[in-house]
Amino acid sequence: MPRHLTRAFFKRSVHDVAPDLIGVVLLVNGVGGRIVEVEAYHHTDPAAHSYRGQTTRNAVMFGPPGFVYVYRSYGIHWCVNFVCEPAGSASAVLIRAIEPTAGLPIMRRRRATADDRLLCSGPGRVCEALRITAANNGMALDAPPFELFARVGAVEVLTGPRIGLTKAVDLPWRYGLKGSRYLSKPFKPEA
DNA sequence: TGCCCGATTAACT
DNA sequence: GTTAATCGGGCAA
Repeated sequence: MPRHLTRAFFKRSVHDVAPDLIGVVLLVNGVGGRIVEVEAYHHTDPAAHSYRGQTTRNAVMFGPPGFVYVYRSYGIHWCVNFVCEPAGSASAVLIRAIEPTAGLPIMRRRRATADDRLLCSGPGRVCEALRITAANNGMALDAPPFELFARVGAVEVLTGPRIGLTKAVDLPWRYGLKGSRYLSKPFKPEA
């Protein structure tokens, strides 16, 4: 039986947690699936929201690990992060894509598409399909409506540069499940 | 107060 | 490949 992850899972470096999240199942009110793509952000990273210090928006990033940081992207979409490391390190993992496995009819309705590859393949799509909004900002990951299940078996994790950035574009802090059909974009083949 | 711009997406050509 | 949609944060004045 898969076991629940607790917030202690996140009490490590964001660079250790991020690849370990690939294959973990995320459910919100029972709806979701396997995480297949994430990106790491750290307070020393110019592309991170926490880079220039604590503000109202990013306050959750400066709190304890194992909590949810949600922000508005381009004034339109929501994006969800899991806070890592000891409190105050202001690092987090952005959830970029999920392989839908639970509550597919609900997600198809929320996303207004019947194409399962388009349900959760992108950070804004994940939040729309799982109905994650600002209302979830600051919530604990090991309490309802959130549920995390440890991955079962081994996974092959790919790395590459992050998507959509204008700063620190070359840092290889994007992680994905090898061979997944549900990535937001393909990873560059290994050289 | 005003201005610029973004960890995106979908609908164009 | 290109671009509009849409708005709060961050910074200059």
